[in-house]
Amino acid sequence: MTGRPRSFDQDAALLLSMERFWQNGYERTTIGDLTATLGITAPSLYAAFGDKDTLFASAAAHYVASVTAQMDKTLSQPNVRDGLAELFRVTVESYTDEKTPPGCFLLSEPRLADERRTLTARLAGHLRRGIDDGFLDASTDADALAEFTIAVIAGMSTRARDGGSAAEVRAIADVALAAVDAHAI
Amino acid sequence: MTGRPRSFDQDAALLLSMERFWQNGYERTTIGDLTATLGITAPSLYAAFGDKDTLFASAAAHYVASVTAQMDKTLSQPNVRDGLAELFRVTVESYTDEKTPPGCFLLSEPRLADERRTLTARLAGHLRRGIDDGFLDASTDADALAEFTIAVIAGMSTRARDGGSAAEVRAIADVALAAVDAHAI
DNA sequence: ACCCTTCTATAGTGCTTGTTATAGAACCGT
DNA sequence: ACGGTTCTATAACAAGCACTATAGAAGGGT
Repeated sequence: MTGRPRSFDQDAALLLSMERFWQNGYERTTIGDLTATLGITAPSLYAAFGDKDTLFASAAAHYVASVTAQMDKTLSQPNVRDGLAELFRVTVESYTDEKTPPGCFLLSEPRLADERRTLTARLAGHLRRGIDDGFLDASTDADALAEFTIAVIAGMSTRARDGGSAAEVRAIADVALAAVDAHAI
Repeated sequence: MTGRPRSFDQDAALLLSMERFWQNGYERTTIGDLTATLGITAPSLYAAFGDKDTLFASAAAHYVASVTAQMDKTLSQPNVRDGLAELFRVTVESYTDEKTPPGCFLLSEPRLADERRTLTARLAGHLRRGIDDGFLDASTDADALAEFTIAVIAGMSTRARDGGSAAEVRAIADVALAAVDAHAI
């Protein structure tokens, strides 16, 4: 009833697939590319993950969940302004971390527009809380500031993917954080 | 010596090709896609433009030249701060113009990293002039502000490509412009 | 009217793509 | 040890890709 055991670690394979999609995007990542990096054959991949679209969706969902949890954790400190500063800090670090592909999978992959929208709404929620708690000016437009923040971070991702250094990406974040501070109390 | 005349307008064909690459990116734009939208056959396309990479380069060069000229024109007014305000204004308009594909070809196509770098350096030059002319604070880091501006505009492009409305894209620009104003005199 | 040149249309090239049929291998429960 | 189940490997599939050889059509120069 149990059958022959899988010859590879499915979770590790999902992580490796995610990195390939992250690095090269959906179109340029081929099944042959994936089977080569996973060290398995096509039928094994299809049996474990379904077709290319399904595997991409699984990999993207994993990335999105991770990045969402990271944002929630970073912004859950009392002072949202300090949270934003830390968000920019960890973003710079992760986008230029040599152990992972540069930039952000979620913000660079055209197919993930819906997930970007969801993340922006979630960030707006954090900012609204910051306004309610008195850490941001009451006149602050939480939605606009969230859109701005995601836009800047998307631009930071582009710069990192273009080969920008950590210092260059950080320079962007610093200007953006100064803009955020205009709304801080 | 002159031979059979070309049956189509080469300049118009280049513009149409540019729109396809702009809309769908390099990989998703196929030769069949191009011949269909141009209403010509593959040999005609190859005779006129060379292979896919060469055609893409020509289309991209045309876009880059146009956007660079637009930026130069917008920023050549005396007060660079006013120029930046207008740059953001025309950017919002063009990114959400229904007559063209959404967002920016130059800032959304992964292959155009070098051209992005060139544009950023050119913007930094304008900002340096603005500092020298006394319209921006002398302590302003022109390179950092240029990187920031391009990053924000890249984020605006992403939002426009994701289906964002003109109002949403403008909201991003407004926050960014407030950040720029922190350096204005 | 003819030749020369350059374009166009048909058709097909070889390659890569995502996906799968088939057969054999490896494990569990009995 | 054996049957049942689930995996793996080989091999191949059809479709799509970028690209082109060949032959004919359309113009200009003389």
